[in-house]
Amino acid sequence: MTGRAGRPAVPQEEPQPPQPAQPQQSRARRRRAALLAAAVDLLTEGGFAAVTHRAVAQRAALPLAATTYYFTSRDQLLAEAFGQLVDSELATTRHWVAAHGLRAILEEVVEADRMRQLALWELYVHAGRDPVLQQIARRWTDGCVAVIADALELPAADPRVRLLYTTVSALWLEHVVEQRPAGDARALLDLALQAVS
Amino acid sequence: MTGRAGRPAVPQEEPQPPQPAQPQQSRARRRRAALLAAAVDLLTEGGFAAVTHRAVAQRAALPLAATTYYFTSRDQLLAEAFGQLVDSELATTRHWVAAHGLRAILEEVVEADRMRQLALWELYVHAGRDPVLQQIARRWTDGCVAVIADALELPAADPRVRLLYTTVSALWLEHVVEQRPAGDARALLDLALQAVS
DNA sequence: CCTAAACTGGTACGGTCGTCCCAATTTTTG
DNA sequence: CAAAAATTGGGACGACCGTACCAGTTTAGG
Repeated sequence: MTGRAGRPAVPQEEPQPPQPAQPQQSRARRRRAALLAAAVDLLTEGGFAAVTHRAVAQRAALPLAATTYYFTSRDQLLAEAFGQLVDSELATTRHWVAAHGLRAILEEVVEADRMRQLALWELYVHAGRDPVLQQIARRWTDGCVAVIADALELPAADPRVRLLYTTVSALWLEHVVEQRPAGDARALLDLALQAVS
Repeated sequence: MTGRAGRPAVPQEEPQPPQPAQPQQSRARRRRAALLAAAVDLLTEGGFAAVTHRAVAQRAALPLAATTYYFTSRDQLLAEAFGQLVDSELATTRHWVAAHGLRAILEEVVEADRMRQLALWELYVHAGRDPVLQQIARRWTDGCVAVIADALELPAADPRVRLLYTTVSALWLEHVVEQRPAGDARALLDLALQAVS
């Protein structure tokens, strides 16, 4: 890994032109969305180290300064990309479970894009050092728990739901990181399901 | 033709000093260990982004070039630091479980240095992108499973051992990252223990 | 239409980074 | 002891980084 960035102090306090999440002009909205999409792409490809202003701008075919115009800082860009990633992943999982049932929840993990999920977990852990990301991380956990609770027709606070979630998430992360043949994952999930009922 | 002075013979060999893991001279061994310890320190304090050649050298009170002399690259330094972190964490956990029993395994997580564990997980996820680190990540997982298997007096391959491990690791990571009041963690562990027996 | 605000994009700055280089020094070896 | 090898340490290089700057251009609103 080469070339880390300097972050010179910014003693400014004057209200610089505020960066609204939704610009007024339509092309500007499109551009902001394109930058965000590019950031998500880069995130899934190379981890959050790959999400630099220059890389994002180039990926979106926009000038470098567009990134600092639409996002006050790299941290904000990263946070929004994380949020988007979490939301889309939650939606995907919810759909999958609705279509194939809870027992197939791990199949989705196995089949889906590994790099994308790696990025997700990378940001999740990074959230332990950043309060803004931490909030999104909690949203993700809560969302996953909700999906399982719905599938089981149990309240989200039920310990059995939580137990199932811990099993699923741990197996998920382990599979994504260690890339071992997931032979016993299904058996483990069944064991947890049995313990739940 | 650029008139370079002739150095006709044997320039093709590689007389570059290989970096042995254990230098011959005693002070050199001490220095290498000091650098590694400094890397582990920095890792626990600021994540692996904080482990730079310069920071490591300064922490160990050694010149910058010492880092490139004893380690062929930053990646190698990082990998060795990760390995050391994993080994010491495994030893600590094993000790704790032997002294307080398996039901108290989560207590250690709650009480131990959060930053240290954050660094551990950070590297664990990073291992998903680096085969060298991936091997160490597997060693960690296997070590944790072994600790639980020993405590339960069951073979490591038993699905119940694996189920318990997934529960523990997921709760562990969630606590470290999200910092929520771990009210139900104990109840969950009991539920898993009950499912196991 | 006109003016202000929103937006664009090329460039520059200050900085940290990993790694290399090489003259000096220390330690081992013959 | 002398020669060879291992080690030291200071500095330099090139690459990127995040972000600021600002003269131009486009758009919105009256």
